[in-house]
Amino acid sequence: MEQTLTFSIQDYLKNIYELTDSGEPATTTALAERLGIAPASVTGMVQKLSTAKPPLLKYRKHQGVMLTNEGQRAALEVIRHHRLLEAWLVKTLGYSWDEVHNEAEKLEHVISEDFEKRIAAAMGNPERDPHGEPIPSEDLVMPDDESVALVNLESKQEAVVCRVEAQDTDLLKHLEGLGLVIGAHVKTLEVSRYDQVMQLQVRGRKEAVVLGPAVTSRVYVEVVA
Amino acid sequence: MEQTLTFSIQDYLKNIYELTDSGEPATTTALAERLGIAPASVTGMVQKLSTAKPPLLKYRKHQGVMLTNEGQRAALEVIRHHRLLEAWLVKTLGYSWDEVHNEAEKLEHVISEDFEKRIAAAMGNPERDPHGEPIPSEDLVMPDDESVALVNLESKQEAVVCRVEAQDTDLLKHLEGLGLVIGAHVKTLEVSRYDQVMQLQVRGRKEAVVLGPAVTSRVYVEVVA
DNA sequence: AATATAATTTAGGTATTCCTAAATTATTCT
DNA sequence: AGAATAATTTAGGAATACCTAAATTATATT
Ligand SMILES: [Mn+2]
Ligand SMILES: [Mn+2]
Ligand SMILES: [Mn+2]
Ligand SMILES: [Mn+2]
Repeated sequence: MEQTLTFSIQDYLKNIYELTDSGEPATTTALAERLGIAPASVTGMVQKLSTAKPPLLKYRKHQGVMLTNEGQRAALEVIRHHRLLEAWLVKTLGYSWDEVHNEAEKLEHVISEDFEKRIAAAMGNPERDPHGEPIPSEDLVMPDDESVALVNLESKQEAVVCRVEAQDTDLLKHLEGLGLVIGAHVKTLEVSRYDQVMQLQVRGRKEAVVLGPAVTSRVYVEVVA
Repeated sequence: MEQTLTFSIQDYLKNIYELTDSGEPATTTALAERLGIAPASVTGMVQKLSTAKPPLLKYRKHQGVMLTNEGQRAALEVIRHHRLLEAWLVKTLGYSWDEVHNEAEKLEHVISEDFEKRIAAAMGNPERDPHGEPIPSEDLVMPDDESVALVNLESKQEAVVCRVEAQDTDLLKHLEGLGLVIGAHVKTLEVSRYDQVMQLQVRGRKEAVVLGPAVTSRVYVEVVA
């Protein structure tokens, strides 16, 4: 029999997907932190999901976990729900990009495939959510994302903001205050690798801003030729 | 401490509200049937909710349950969510009235008060859902409903359909096929109390239809002067 | 009023998902 | 390499929400 995908399991899979994006296995501790539960609880769930039929995770003691193909499909389904919902809430109910995450976090588990289809169609099958995150297609293929973090730019480079890795309200509001929204044109002025600080000019703003790595590692851009 | 309103508890309260609408307590068996669980399980939950602080139910062994004021407030909150969601799904996503119930049944438990406010405002604070059921106001007052069931009409009366008590797809599709939708004008022809059958002319239809109590007890109308 | 029937409750379990504390294993440092 | 530290797992337990089977209580029938 197939493992029932409870809300809890859906959140495990989604977070494992995001943690293993780099190719590295997700550690028990990292998962526990993201999920806000005790590491011991994660071990238990991970053991269960890796011995389910079919297994949703590949797990070796003390080595962390990766998703199986089955697990990845389930994860992408949840991520598609989440990101479509965020886009939908912004587009039709006037939510701002710092408000959508918590609402989508709950709705993602309860909407039907029919609901998913309807909102996707109503928006013309968008490929990005309000934070620029790619939305997996209906057949669960994740669109490419070639963007690089601001922190990796040289000085005197021009680029366009295309994605932010942030879900907490405070950081998102801060970014908006700086003009660092999706589509903003920016130009790096001074870049100092040693103290991890960067001066950035946002097009349409008077003053350049000084940014630390808490911001520059979370804002992704495409460099302009 | 306040009792956490789990999804399960929310469904108990909502169903108890609907069962006690008449003024009679809800029986264990009736509740069990509506919720699709065993009567023994209902007894357990009912005991818990009636001894919670504050109590959500008034319960005496073998006498059934009623909602306390606290319990009623919680029930109306869930019902408001459900009915607003149904209205919104129909209005913005093209759901038909026979498709909305199951989707709303899940969404009702996860939307925030903010979400509730936004969809209510977007629709101009509607007072009825797609089935004509009254939607509790934001301060949780249930609008009056003076309608009577078709089954209670005399012959030669004219009336307007204003509410249907139905949530299963089949019955709703059947009603739609008959033209018995919200706002339809109807006129009773022959009414036979003995075999519970009624002949009804729906305005705009060629043929009169013959209806049994499975339909006439679920379609509510306002009689036209 | 006694008995049969129906409704309800109690008793004893299961599954899920989380917890803390203690034990174990892996990694890092000297 | 051995010791200290950090990460992980195991053990034992709690809360929630169900279940079935058996016992009890209420209601209806004769
Ligand atoms: Mn979630
Ligand atoms: Mn997002
Ligand atoms: Mn429900
Ligand atoms: Mn309805």
